[in-house]
Amino acid sequence: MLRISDMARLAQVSIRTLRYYDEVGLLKPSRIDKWTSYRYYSLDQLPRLNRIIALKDLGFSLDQIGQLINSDKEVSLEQLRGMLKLKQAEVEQRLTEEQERLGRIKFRLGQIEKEGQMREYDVVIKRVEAQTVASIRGVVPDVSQLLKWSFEMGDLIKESGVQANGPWLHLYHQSGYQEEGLDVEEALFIDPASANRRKPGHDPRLKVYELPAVETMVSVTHQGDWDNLNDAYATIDRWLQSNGYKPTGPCREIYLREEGDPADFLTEIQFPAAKVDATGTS
Amino acid sequence: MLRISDMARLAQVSIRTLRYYDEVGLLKPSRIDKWTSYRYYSLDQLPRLNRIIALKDLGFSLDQIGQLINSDKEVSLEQLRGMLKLKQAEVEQRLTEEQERLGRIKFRLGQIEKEGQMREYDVVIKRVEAQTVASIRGVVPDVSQLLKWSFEMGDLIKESGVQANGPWLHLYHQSGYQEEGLDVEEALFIDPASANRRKPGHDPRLKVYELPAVETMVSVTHQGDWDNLNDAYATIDRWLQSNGYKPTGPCREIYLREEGDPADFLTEIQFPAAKVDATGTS
DNA sequence: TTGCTCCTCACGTCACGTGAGGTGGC
DNA sequence: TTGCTCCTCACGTCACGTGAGGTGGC
Repeated sequence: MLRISDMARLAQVSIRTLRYYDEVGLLKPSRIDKWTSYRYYSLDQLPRLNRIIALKDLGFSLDQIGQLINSDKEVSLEQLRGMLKLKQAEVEQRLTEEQERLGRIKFRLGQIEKEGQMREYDVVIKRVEAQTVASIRGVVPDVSQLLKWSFEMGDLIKESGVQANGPWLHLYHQSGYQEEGLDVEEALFIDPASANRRKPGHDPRLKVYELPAVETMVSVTHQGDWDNLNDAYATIDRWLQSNGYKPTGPCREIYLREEGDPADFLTEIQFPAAKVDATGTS
Repeated sequence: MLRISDMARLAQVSIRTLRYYDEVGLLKPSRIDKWTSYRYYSLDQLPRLNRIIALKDLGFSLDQIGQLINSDKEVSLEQLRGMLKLKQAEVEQRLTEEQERLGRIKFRLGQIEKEGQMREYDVVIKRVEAQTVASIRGVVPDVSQLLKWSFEMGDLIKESGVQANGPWLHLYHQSGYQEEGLDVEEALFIDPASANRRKPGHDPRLKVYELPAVETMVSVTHQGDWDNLNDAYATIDRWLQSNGYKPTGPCREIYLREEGDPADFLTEIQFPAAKVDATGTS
């Protein structure tokens, strides 16, 4: 009969751990003194404790371990095989996640090195729901005319009778920066129910449709006027590049606030994106 | 003014999360209605929330994030740099850990494939404290004489007057299996205080010294008689091999129980070991 | 007036670590 | 008799998820 401290020393676990395993039923002492409540273990229990430790080392929860070591021999072997396979997939998953995290940390460090020359943007990845928009798409010959075109199309949309549900946004349909021949879409988030309340005779270029949901949206929010909005684009481009993503759809430029003091403007830039080399397929 | 649900939708976090950030002081709503306790956020708080999310993505705790975004601009940038460096090291550490875990999972799966031909041993890694032993080291010409030699040396040790403190053990001083010329040490864990109580005239080969502590001890416990103890050695050898470890000292064979029914014998085999390619130096 | 949104507790999570306060064993 | 070992509560951990039960807003 071993006292709890002896058992703990043999297996190199804490006494508290042994008490806890007793409590959850993983390893009951072979005898508990009726009067003193002292726990006494048998040497024969050491292999079981070692098994528990080994399985915990592989990443199983105590609950799973309990299932594995309490079921009978035959079942448990096949079961163990299945759970090991699962664990393997899980660990591989975590490995790629940590890899990506590491990449993002390094990017951020790089951002600091060139500190001062550019405001620090926070790149955020998120899922975005599908949303209904009313929009007019066209080609703007020169970037200098974008603002004017934008206001005109905006007016047409407002006058069509749809009900705004969120801010205005632009969709840019070419990848990369261009000064001429911009394929751009002026759009407004609207209440889907208001689509059929459009007035007759509205501009034929006006479309109402659902912007698809995006699983992986890379987003940056820019504060202030639009003069150096391209800093934000530069950041997001470098981010995509160095973290191994590529854009998978038109970029969205959302005007969260575009009234009042330009210093308080808030513009969110969203890139639908996906991992370039999807090594982790299946 | 945004209601909590709007803020949550914009940043793609849960409402509960916003309430929690309020509670811990990370992001207080810019206004709380006196009567209804409704939380109202300003658009200007969105960048702060995005920063929180971005930093959380890098693996920081909310507590750390609080320190980063509440200190003033200058300090926080240098501080962020330091914490990013730390995080980087931490993530790299976790990466190698997960890699090792993956290796152990694969080993275990391999073990199951060859199921039946060998009992499943549980390989456990642990730290072992320094311990005082009394021992006699010698060369046994042939493995068939090991048992006899062992008893003789054991008797000499017992008669020397030292006080046993744990089980008997063997230390094998050559690496790899040998049938002839075994360099072996018969030893007994003893109470250090009893060392100077040794009787005068004890065998001059008898040494009392401290077995060093071992940081990384790879251990397997064998149940039953000693006839197929070499299965355990085979397992531990393969384990060291396929997980990239090499032995760094004499192997210890500890006789936890060697009396009564041989089927109940318990023998622990311990190999001091280290990673072969210590890529993670420093 | 009826849903809808929002509110405040409060418990649960996972595997123990860490006291507090007390009693048997040698 | 004095340390030493062991005992049983019970709180804390981290970042929320998930009800329960209730009230204001449109």
